[in-house]
Amino acid sequence: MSSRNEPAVGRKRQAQSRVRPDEAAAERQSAPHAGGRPRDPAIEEAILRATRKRLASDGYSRMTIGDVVADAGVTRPTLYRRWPGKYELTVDALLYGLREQRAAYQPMALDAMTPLEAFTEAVRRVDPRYSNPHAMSLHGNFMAEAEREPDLFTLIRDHATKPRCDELLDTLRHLQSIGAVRQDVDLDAAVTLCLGSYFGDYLLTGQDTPRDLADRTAGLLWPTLRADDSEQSSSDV
Amino acid sequence: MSSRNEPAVGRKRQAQSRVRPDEAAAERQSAPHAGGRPRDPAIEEAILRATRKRLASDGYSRMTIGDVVADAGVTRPTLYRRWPGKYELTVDALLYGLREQRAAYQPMALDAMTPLEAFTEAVRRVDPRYSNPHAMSLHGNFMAEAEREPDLFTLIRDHATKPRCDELLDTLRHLQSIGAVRQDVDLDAAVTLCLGSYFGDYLLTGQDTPRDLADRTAGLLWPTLRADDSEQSSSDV
DNA sequence: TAACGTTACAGATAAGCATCCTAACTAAAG
DNA sequence: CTTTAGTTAGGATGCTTATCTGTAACGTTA
Repeated sequence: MSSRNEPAVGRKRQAQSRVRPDEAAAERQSAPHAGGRPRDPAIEEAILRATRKRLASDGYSRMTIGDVVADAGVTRPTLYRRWPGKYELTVDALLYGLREQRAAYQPMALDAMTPLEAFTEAVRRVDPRYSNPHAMSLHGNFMAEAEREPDLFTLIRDHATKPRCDELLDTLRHLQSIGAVRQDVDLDAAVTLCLGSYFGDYLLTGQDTPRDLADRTAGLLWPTLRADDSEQSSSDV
Repeated sequence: MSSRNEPAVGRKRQAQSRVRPDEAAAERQSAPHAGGRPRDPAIEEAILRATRKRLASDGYSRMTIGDVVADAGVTRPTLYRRWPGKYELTVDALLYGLREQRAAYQPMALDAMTPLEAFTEAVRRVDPRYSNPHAMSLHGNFMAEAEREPDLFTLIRDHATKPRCDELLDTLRHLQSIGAVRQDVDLDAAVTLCLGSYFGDYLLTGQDTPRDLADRTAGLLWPTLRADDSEQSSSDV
């Protein structure tokens, strides 16, 4: 016994008159709407936003449906009409936020930068807090619940962490292709280090990401990464 | 309203006939014991061990006193006789575990290694899971609760994270002193990267620490760190 | 005399569900 | 072009069940 009031994890009454989580997204887009009062799309949005907010501030296990509906300005039945429980709501709220971030994505202007500038900027974009100031709390939550809710961990990894890292990896591969980065470098490990730097710094300082963290990280790795045909002053670039 | 049943955070009835958290450690060592049946020290230990186990498996917010006493094989009043609440119990349990780890500490034999070997071994020891396989869950929990319980975050940082990093930093300084590592390197950033590598890897793979992670991390940083008077294959320094 | 186990209890909080009522929209009948 | 029936959304409210917390009382033991 250690389950507060949360059922083992969704998977219970699956279907009823309710929307199954798998269909939720599709259903939200194009409802056939056979008749009756239509759902208010603003309510969906308000609930998802409130969920995200509570997720970041309270964490998954402390977040309660009551708080969410209160923040969203709706009532409990309204939420349960759309989602069967906390788990499914959380998944949708995360996907919603990640969709938003992808929509706001600005590609890098690789050609206008020096290789080191491009690398540094790519490192900067790996910062989990680059687009979400509460990212450390969120990651902490899902690290903490990784054993209990592995799907949530996987979701964050595949939809948030991995894509950011892939962009860095692509940048490095591009720099390889133009001869600015060595061919025989462990790029995966480099990406892991760049991502980890934000967590290392957070754990040691507990503060917001320092302005110069990406520069220092890139500066430390660049001597190893860069092709050695060009300039070498002393330590860094 | 978002507090489950947990009072704002300790600080409530502070003293009574109970032991205040500050005095708990001292009192546990040397109880004056005016008369009456003496406390069983084995119970203290059982409770602290059970707390640590629950902390790792359930996380701070899901851990309940009921589970702890059940695991420890004692009863609820027995726990409340010693600690006023969950927060104080958690602090003592963490300090207890960290004391244990320090006691089991084995210093590195720096002289018997090459500089790179020493660096790699020091990196290996920065792994949070080096001595505690549940470390990632623990760190996740306290990252998640960093805003709600900043003291717990600080405690972990000062008693677990920082000491491990300091050992790495000392190793690097030693290597500097013998001329194996450059003088003009951003050692703090290097340490941050080494620590972070374990989190980066965990977030990207979600598995146990790979055997070769320390080697890869050290391998990536070593060209930047090592003094350039000796061999330089191609890209170093 | 105080620790410990056993048992029981009160207060708090949460999850889900059930009603009842009103609002909004569709479709068919007039 | 109304009017009306049918259907669903949403608010308000209360209830049941399930935990967890912290205490209290009582008997036993060191």
